[in-house]
Amino acid sequence: MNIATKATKRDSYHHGNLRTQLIEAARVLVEKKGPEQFSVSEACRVAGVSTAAPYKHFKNKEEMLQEVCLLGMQRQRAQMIEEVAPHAPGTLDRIVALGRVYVRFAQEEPGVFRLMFGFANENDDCEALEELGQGTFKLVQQEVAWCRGSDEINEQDVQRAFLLWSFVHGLSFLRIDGKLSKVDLSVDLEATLTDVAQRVLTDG
Amino acid sequence: MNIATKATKRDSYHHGNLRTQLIEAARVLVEKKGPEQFSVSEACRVAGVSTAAPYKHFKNKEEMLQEVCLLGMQRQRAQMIEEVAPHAPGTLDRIVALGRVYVRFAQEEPGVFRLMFGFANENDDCEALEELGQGTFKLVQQEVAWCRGSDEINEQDVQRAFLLWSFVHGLSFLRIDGKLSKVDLSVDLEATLTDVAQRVLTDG
DNA sequence: TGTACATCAGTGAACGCGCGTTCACTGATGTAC
DNA sequence: TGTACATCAGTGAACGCGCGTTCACTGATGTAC
Repeated sequence: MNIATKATKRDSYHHGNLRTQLIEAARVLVEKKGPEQFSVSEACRVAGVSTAAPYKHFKNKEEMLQEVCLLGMQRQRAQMIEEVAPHAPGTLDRIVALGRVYVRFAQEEPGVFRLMFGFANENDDCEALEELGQGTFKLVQQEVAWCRGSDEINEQDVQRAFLLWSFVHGLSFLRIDGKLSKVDLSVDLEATLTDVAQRVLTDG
Repeated sequence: MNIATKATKRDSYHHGNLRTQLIEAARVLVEKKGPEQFSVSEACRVAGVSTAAPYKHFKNKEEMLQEVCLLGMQRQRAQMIEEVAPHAPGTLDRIVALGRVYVRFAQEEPGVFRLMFGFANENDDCEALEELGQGTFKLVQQEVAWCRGSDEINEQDVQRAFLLWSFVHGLSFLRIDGKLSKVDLSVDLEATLTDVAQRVLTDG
């Protein structure tokens, strides 16, 4: 976070970067209490500002959450690109890396992760969100295509990418909902991701 | 639903089966608005009863939701057992059937499905919920063991059952969150389930 | 450099709302005799 | 069969709460001259 935070003391009547700071406060609260428990009022308290202040920067509560969502998707995307880079193109390692980022992101930011999937569907209006989501999925498809030695994505690649996505998505939710500990299952994440990638990329 | 419902007209001061009826009202509301938007007051309105009435039958809001959750898990379980039955033991068909029920249940009762996974983790107190969940997972493990020709469940079976679970779980959530339509992906559920079951049950 | 003025970010108070839960109550029901 | 009484399910009003949003305002900032 390279965001200048000075929530407590303010040196002037004007704030400077309240918008940014409110988004950050919202992010923290979404993380702490869950997306559904987030309230504008509480974000204001955190940012040290009156409850009317946000409406100078956002249309409403929904728009605040939208920003949190957007930033989350960008972070996820950036992590994926970063973590894939060191591996040679066309290797399984890259696919494993994508899965690792997905699951890790969910683990580290469960609130935002939930927001990204539970929230965006009611807000079909926001094109940016949709494009980002599609773009990330395309990333996986491309890796799958490379894995089978082609630049072109064919239908089977899409199907395989989708299997991978479903799997890491389910794994992520089971983890953050604490289902795995209840079922007394300790998962070696790296081994599991590799196992799944192999199974899915193998020809039937 | 073989529950006697007479929410609108009541023939006497006493109600008879208000408890059951409140649970049903809660279920409907959880389905309609989502688990987080459910309110006791609204359930009362649906059941045609004062807002104080539920407290003669439930400790609090949480306990009402717990019942909805419990019944949901029982329904899911019953469907699984029913749908698996026609298939010969030890066949892939039985595993596919389990997956089909899982995904279909999520599709048909997304509200309750969400409740079952988002809710139960904060309510560790309820043993019944936990046992039901574990029991259902055991069901999958058993099928996997049979598929490889044994009655005993070994560690690899657990791992495989877990892969299957993660997959259908992810698939279910992606579906009910509307991610698949956005990504322009039409999935032949039956074929996909079969494909995955084969991949997962094959030796690496 | 100094002054007048437009801009606009943040204030503080207020609004109406629905919520979960509690309270003393009331009226129906079932049982004991 | 009839009456007295305990039980208890449901009532209606009230509570305190936090919420999202609006309003007229105020004070700081930047610009024109």
